[in-house]
Amino acid sequence: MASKATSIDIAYRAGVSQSTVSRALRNSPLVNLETRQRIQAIAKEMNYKVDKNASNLRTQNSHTLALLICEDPTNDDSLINPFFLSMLGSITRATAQQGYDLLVSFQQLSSDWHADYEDSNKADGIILLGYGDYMDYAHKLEKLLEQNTHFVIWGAEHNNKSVLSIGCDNHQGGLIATEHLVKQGRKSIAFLGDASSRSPEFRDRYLGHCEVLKNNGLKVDKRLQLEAISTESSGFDAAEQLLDKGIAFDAIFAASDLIAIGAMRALKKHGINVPEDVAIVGYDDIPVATFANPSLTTIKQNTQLAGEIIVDSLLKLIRGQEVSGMLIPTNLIVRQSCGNIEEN
Amino acid sequence: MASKATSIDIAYRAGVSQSTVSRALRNSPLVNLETRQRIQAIAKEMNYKVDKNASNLRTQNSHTLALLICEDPTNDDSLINPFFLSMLGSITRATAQQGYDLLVSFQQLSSDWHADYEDSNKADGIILLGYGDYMDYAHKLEKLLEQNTHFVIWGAEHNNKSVLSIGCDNHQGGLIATEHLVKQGRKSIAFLGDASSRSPEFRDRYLGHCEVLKNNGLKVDKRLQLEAISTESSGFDAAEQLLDKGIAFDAIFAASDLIAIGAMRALKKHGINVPEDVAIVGYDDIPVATFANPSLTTIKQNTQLAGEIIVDSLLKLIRGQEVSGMLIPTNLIVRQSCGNIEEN
DNA sequence: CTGAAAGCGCTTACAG
DNA sequence: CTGAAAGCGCTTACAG
Repeated sequence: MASKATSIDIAYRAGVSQSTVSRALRNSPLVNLETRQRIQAIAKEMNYKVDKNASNLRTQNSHTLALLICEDPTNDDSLINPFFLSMLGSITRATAQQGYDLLVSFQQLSSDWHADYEDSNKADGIILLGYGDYMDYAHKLEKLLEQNTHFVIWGAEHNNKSVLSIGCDNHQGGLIATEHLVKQGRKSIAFLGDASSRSPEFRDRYLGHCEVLKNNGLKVDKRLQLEAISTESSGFDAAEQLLDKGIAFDAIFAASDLIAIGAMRALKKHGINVPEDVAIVGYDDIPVATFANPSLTTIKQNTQLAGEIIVDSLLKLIRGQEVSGMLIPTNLIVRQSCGNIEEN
Repeated sequence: MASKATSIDIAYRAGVSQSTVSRALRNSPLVNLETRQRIQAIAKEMNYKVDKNASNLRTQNSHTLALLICEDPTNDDSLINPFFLSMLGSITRATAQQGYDLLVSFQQLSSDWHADYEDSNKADGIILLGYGDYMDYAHKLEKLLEQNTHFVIWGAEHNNKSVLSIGCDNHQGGLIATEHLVKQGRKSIAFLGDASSRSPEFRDRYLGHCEVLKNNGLKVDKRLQLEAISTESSGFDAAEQLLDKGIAFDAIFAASDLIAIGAMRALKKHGINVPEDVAIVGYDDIPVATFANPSLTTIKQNTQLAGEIIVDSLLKLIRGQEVSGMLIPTNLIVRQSCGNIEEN
């Protein structure tokens, strides 16, 4: 191939200086309109594109954001959390809308990402999409802060208030889930999911759940809270354990859809009907929720909005504007597993 | 923040020239081992990272690949094809493994991507993950070829043999799906999916399907082939139409899992049992397939391998090495909807 | 409104 | 084994 055209080639063709070409292509009003348009036409004709490396080097920013998805290394490769994938989609879109490029990477806890993206000028800022409570890499976050790297984390609020965190309002999610169950007349509502501080997102959902119980004069029975991580099999096991206890219950609020799907399998195995005998509400609105049988009532996190807010906040941070953490409200999606019996 | 360290700062600290620093950091054997290690230690201590923009500008390559996911604009934003997401995961991993960065972008058919990524030196090559037959943007591909852009497309083989395409072997997938159904003793096997040249992937699956029928002395009944696009509702509709025809059938091969899930819903509505009355095989092995009830027997595309081959091929292309298109074999995943009745 | 010139931070021939 | 120097292709003060 003929070597790529540069601004000098355009300048030569247009009979102007290279500086004028540069100005014209950035649509600077300093350049005579007619000249500007002529130059732009020539550039287009020659398939000329500004060299990003040169322009970034000169301006010292990259117009690129990095999205680092921190994987749980124990996870199967193919089992990326579907919620994350949905976030990936919305972040990609939001980034593009702002005229930025997006670098995507999966990272292991062990690797050295904390000092790579912004320092090498690959990206102007970093979005961290991680699991759990970030405890395990708290010191990496500290290091990022120390180096004045621009970053935002998705999820629960971080201990260190300087860390900008954006997340969905898990407390409110738990609230509306259990409120819905209570409105359906359910009195003994089990909670499946880790309620410890190891899983702050799940715990907030649990706290919202408990709040509604108390407000409605229902007692919070610790025996109705079963540990579960966000997998189908863990949900199955938790429901089995719950049934083993022999305590009566008429509803389950599962901390994630996968847990709910597993629980439904256990209930079905025991001949318990959903929602007649036990109503279920899940969390996340993953695609499986729609196609489950019965379809799953769930709490939907607004990933579209979340992506926009994350990107927006990060860009503000980069520009040195004022930003603060934010909680994004969630919505109840009513399906057959609780509260929408008539539909098939 | 103190402005970022440069190689000159390191040179100053190490008492050597900037050139030596540059060589040492690239681990050049030209530099005395001891000096090299000392410089590397200092760089690490100062959190120094080579500026990518500068080094890319100098070397004229970006060590970055671009992944462009071409969206069907009619699709709901949130409904990115789960198969694509899985590919995204494997491509991300494979790219990182090769020491490259990955730029990800969703693109509309209408936009101007064809002349953007490589021309601006953002990426050394492009991976196109698209829908259907690429007919609609054939001219864009031509343009890419014309400009000697390095790119590889995922999916069906392209008319223009210069286009490097990597895809799963849809013909073989159709083959093993229908072979499995035939082995289960099924005789009247319907096919749900577009069999026209508009959907070359679906058509190849259909052709494999037909081949097996013929080889087993079963006749190919055109009335048992129903149009469907890859959505649950389209699968539902197709199955309804099939039932309306009143033709007996004892199995369905659905061109995608979503179609299969929709078809199962229709069958259930009509009181038809899966797999007893009608066995079903889907295609893709999306997560829903595992959790469907009955769980769905399906054809799995090896996305892990596919991602690696795509990245590998593209890098070869960039390096000017010999490459050719490739078909990746698929696997049958047997579940309850056909051939695995005992398990629950 | 336009041009000549400096400089972003590297890599790599060239010279020693 | 090391250093001085050129140059990758831009952007932008500076001067006119």
